[in-house]
Amino acid sequence: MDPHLLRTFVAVARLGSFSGAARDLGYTQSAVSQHIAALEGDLRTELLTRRPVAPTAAGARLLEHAGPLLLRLDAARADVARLAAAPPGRVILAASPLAVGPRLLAALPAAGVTLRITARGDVPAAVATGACDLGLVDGLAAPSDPLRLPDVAPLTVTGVGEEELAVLLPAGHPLAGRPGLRLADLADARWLDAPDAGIPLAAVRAALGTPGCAPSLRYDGTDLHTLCALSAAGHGLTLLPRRVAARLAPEAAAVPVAAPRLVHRTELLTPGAPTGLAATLAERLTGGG
Amino acid sequence: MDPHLLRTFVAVARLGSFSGAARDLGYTQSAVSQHIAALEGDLRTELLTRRPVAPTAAGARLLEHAGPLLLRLDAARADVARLAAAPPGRVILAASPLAVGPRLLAALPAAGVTLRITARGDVPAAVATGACDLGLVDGLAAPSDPLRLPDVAPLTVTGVGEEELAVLLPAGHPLAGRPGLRLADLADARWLDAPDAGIPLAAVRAALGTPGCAPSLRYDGTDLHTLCALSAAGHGLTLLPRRVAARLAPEAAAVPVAAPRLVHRTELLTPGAPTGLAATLAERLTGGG
DNA sequence: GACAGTTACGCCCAACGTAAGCATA
DNA sequence: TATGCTTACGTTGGGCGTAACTGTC
Repeated sequence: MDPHLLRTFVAVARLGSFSGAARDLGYTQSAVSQHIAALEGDLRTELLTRRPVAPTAAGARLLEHAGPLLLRLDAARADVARLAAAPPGRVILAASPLAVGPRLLAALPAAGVTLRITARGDVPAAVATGACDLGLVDGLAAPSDPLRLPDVAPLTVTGVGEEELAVLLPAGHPLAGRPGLRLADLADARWLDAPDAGIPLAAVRAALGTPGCAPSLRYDGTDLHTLCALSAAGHGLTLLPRRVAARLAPEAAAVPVAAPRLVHRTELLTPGAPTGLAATLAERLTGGG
Repeated sequence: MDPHLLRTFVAVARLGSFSGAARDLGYTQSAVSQHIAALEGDLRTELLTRRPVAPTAAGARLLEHAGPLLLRLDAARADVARLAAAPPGRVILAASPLAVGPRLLAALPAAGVTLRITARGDVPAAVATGACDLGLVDGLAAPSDPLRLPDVAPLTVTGVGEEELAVLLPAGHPLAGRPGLRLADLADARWLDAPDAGIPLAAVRAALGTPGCAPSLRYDGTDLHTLCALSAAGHGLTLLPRRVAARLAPEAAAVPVAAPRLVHRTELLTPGAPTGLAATLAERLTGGG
């Protein structure tokens, strides 16, 4: 279970081709073949079908492990490298779209910060592997409860804000303008699913306790305006933090919803003890207001 | 960052000795020295001080990563092995002490099951690495909220029960027998900390929102009777699920407490799709009652 | 027959053990 | 001086590439 073999395996599985993976990794096709053979021999199990090249049941299982494993490996290397390196003069901040709020905008003017909007699921990995120096993620949680994040590395998480929710309704929606709207009333509505830009539908469903098999339009980008446009065009409802909704959509469309013990929370992710510029930015984000 | 090197590194750090680690791992002292040198060369950082042998800052950081990393590696190997192997005729069930309740005792009589009481923190690892076939863990959570477990592997978690809480008071405690006791009222009390047997004090503190720096007696075993005895002897309060408290302690000592949206929850951990005997046991645990 | 994965073979590097070196208590 | 980590060196096994082979479309 050499990580090299694992890396080759995921490349082959992803590309569906030995020779493709070889090109990708800078090996010969033969080496890739030997890697897979070594893995299969080690585990005494067929991992891939050939012709067509596709993971077997065991291979699929291994793939589920391989991703987090290789991620953690990169994270470990990045983490000690970060300790050894001098504090960078420039800080890269990864933030999921909905984590960008007034608090961040106020804290930003520190020179040498570059803000990188990132799909919500990629933020922890980006911070862990050292691609970014700080991360801001958002999500749904009970008030003062921490978010449920994948633990790719021992990151320090700090809550930096919680906010009530609002729902975006298309113009002329029967519920538009009705006060006292409750999230539970919308359980059966048709929702947009924008896991990268907005709040993942799965999280909403989990919070509501509804199974959530209703097929809905999915948007994989990270652009909030597109998300609002899709919502306004009637492709489905969208849940947003209240201030973001108010900023992005006309007043009639953004309707506050009451949700039972449910808030939009944003958290700061810092790798170990941040240093230099990253530390001051982290302080400004957690400290004031 | 070969896993072998990592394994050697944690052994050296744990034993505080190169030669000790060598004995432990079946290498020569020289090989261990070369392993550490290779790791340090690869990461371009000193990981250990020699004489005395102790991790540096960077080494300590790497150690935090190494544990979960090696665990996941074992989990991956065990997971595919489990897929390939025939369903075992014998099932080992790992359970944290407080996860053993009437529901489990009723489901158990299936022949060929061995029950292994395990420190709560070790249950997920035991299931992931294949040391056990099923796991039962308990913990504190909001009603119908899943437990926060370390994700060592893609395990299937299923809630199998939730229960109210009770607190164990020493005989003659001023609060004994007082009805309508609330957990928040006990925030400043002296608590026992038995993270392996009982409910970790850190979890109680987190739920109460109190910082929790109060030094308290800690019990590292997994025996509930010892825990109760310690509590009865006045070494500190103990939080337990209500039925367990009623079973273990005299009526006067086990006082129900009202906790705001807080229950004792137990969950079943199954690796992927359980097969054979494990599957039927899992069904009996999740299904009835 | 062409494409794609496997097998054979040879080279080279890397990992281990033996043994000598060296620093600290 | 003894203990314990490091370094030197020789051997061996494993990993990679080249090239020949084989199975499938």
